[in-house]
Amino acid sequence: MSNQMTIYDISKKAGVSIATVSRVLNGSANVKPRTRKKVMDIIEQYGYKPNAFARGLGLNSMKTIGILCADASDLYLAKAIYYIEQNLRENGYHSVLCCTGYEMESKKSSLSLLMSQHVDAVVMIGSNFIFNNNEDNEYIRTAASSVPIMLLNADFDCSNVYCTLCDDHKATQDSTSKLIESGVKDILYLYNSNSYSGLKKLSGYQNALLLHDIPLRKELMQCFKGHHEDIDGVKFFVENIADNGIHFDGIVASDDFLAIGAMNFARSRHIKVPTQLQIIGYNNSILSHCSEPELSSIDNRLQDMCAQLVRTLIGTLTQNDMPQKTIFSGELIKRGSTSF
Amino acid sequence: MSNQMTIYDISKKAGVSIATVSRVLNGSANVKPRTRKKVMDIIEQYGYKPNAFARGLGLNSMKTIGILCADASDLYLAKAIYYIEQNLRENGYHSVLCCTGYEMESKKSSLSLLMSQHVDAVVMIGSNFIFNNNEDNEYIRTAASSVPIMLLNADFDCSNVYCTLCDDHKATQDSTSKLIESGVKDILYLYNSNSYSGLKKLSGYQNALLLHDIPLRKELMQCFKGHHEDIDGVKFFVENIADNGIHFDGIVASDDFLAIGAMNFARSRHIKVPTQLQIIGYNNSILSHCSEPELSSIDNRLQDMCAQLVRTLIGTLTQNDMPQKTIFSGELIKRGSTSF
DNA sequence: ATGAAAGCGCTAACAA
DNA sequence: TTGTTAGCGCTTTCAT
Repeated sequence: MSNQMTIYDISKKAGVSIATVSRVLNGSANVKPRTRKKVMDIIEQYGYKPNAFARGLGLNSMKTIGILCADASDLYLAKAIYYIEQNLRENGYHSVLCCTGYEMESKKSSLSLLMSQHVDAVVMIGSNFIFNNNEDNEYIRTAASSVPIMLLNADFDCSNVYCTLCDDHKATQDSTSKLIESGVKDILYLYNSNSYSGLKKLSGYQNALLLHDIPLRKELMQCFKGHHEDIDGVKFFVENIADNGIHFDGIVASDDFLAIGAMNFARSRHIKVPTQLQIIGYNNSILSHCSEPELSSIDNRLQDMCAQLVRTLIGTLTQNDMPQKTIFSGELIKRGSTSF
Repeated sequence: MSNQMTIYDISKKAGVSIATVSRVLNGSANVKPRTRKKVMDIIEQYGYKPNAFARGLGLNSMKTIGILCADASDLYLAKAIYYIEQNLRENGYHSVLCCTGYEMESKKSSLSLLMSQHVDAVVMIGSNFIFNNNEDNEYIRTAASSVPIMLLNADFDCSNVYCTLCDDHKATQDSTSKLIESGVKDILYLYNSNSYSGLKKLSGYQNALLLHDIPLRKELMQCFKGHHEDIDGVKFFVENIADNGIHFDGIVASDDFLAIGAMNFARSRHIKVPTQLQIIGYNNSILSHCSEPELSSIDNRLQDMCAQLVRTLIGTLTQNDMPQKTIFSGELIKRGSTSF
C-alpha cells in the first residue's frame, strides 16, 4: 500500500499542494521549515516513494548509466564492472548492464538499445568497442551526440567522448626491457586480441626489442585465437611453438591466462621458471596467484581508472568541463616467474 | 533530432492519430496493413524511438529486471550475471545491476533501491541473501509482495519467491564418498561461508563420513575467513593446519580458490597430488585449469540454472503458473587432482 | 512561501 | 479500422 501512494495522497494528508510536496521532495529552498517537517512526517509515516517513471518523464532522466562490455564473465571486465557500478551508485546513479559479446553488429545494437532506454551516459569497458575501420565507429559518434560516452581502456577522439586508459604501450615496453636487461634474448610475445590496447601492448614489446638492437621475428609474436578460459589450449599452443623448433627463454603475455598457459607448458616440459624461462603476464589478476611460482604481472591500475572514469562522468553530467583523456601508467608487479 | 520526435510528430506526418501510431508500435492486430506500412515508413524515415519513460509511466514497467549480487568480481557470481543478463536480454528485458557487498544492511538498502526503480522483478544471485535469523529475511517478503523474486542458489519459502538451485548437499556428499571409497581416510573440509549453500555443502561432507562410519572431527572442518582472491592466504592457512599436527590425505573444498590454495600448499611441502593427497574443488571455474595437475571440481551447472531461472521468471511475468523450486544436481568433473 | 495548472509522451478505454 | 480523450505521477512555470 505504501507503494501505491502518490504525491496527491501525500499532499492531501499534509494539507498542502502537490507542488509543495514536490518541493520538499527535491530539497527546494522555498519551503517553510514547519511545512517541510509536516510533509516529511507524512512521507515517512506512509513510506511514500516517488514514482521513478513519472519523475523520469518530467526530468528526462532516471539517473541511470548504461554499461557496455563484451563479456561480464571475463576476469578483468568483471572487476571493471564491479568498481564502476560501485562508484556510480555512490553518486546516486543506477547501472544498466549490457553484455554485447565480441561481434560488431551486436555491439552496435546493444548501444542503441541502451540509448532507447534514455540512459544519462554510457560506459564502454574495453578497447574492443573501437574498430580499426574508422567508419565502423560512427555508432559511437552518433550516441555521443546525445549523451556522454566514457571509454575505459580505449582511445578515441570525438567530442563528448571521454577516455580513461592505461599506457599499455609503455608498461609493456618497460617490462620487456627489464626482461632483456636481465639477460633474456629470445622473448616470445603471446597475445590474443588486435584491439587498440592489444596493438599498443604489441608495439610496446616491439619497441623494447628495437631499443636493444634485437631484430623482430614474426615467429616470436604469436596470437592465440581460443577462448579466454582455455588455459589448456594455450598450453598446447605454446608446446606447438616450441615443437616447431622456435627457441625462447622469456615470455611476455598480453593477459594472465596466456601466461598461466605458458607456465603449464613449462611445467609439463620440465622447464624451470624463472631460471630457464621467465614469464610476465598482464592484468595482475587472481590467476597470477594460482601458479607456482606466482606470476609476475603488469598491473594497469584498474581500480584507479574506474574511480577516475566515474569522477569524470559525474563531472560532465554536472556541467563541469572535464579532460577528455586521462592516462595512468601501469607497473610490473614482480613475483616468482621473473628473476630480476 | 531523430531522438526528439514524439508520437505526435509521427502521427501528424503519417496523417493518422496518435492512437494508430501507438497501435503499430505495439503490434496491435487492429491496423489496416496499408496504414501500418505508411506509419512504419515514417517511423523508420525519422528514426523515431518511443520515449521509454512515458511508456514506463503508462505501463508501469520498463521491462527491467534488477540483479542483486554481493560482488560482481567474484568468478562464480560474474558468470551468473553474464548468463542471466544474456537470457534476459534475449527476452526483451534490461538488467539493472546492483552489487551489494556482504553486509546485511547494504543488501536491504540495495533491494529497496531497486524496488524504488520499479523493476519488474528481482534476481538475487547467491545464497548469502538469505539470513539465518528468519526475521532478517523480512525484506525479501516485503519485496515479494510487489514483484517476483528469483533466487539463484538459495532456498526460501515464500509466495512469489522462486528458487533455482543445485543440490550442493548431494554433490558434496557424493564426491566425498568417492574420495573415501578410493581409500582416503582423513579428509580435510575447507570452506569459507556459512550461507545456506555453504552449510549444505558442509552437511554433505559430514553425511558422507557418517555413511562410512568415519567419526566427524572438528579440526578437519576448517573455515577460511579471508578474501576470495587470497590464494596465498589459503596456502598459509592450510600450512598452519598441517603444522598443528593434523593429518589429512584428502581435501574437499567449497570453492576452487580454496582448493588451489591447498594445491599450492602441497607443492610447497613437496606433497604429491594426487598420490599422497587428493583434492576436490567446487564450481569448476577457470581456476581448476590453472594448476598442475588440473583440479577435479564439482560443477553445479550454473549455465543451466541461469537459463532455467530466466525461463521461470518470464513465465511468472506472463501470468503462467510456475514451479517455485527447481533443483539441479551437480556433478564431479574429474581431473588430475584425484585418482579415482 | 504556497497553490493552480500546464505539460512530459505514451497507453488504453471508449466512441465512432 | 480509426480517432478522441482521459489518465499515469511528477516537475515547473506562473500567479498569488
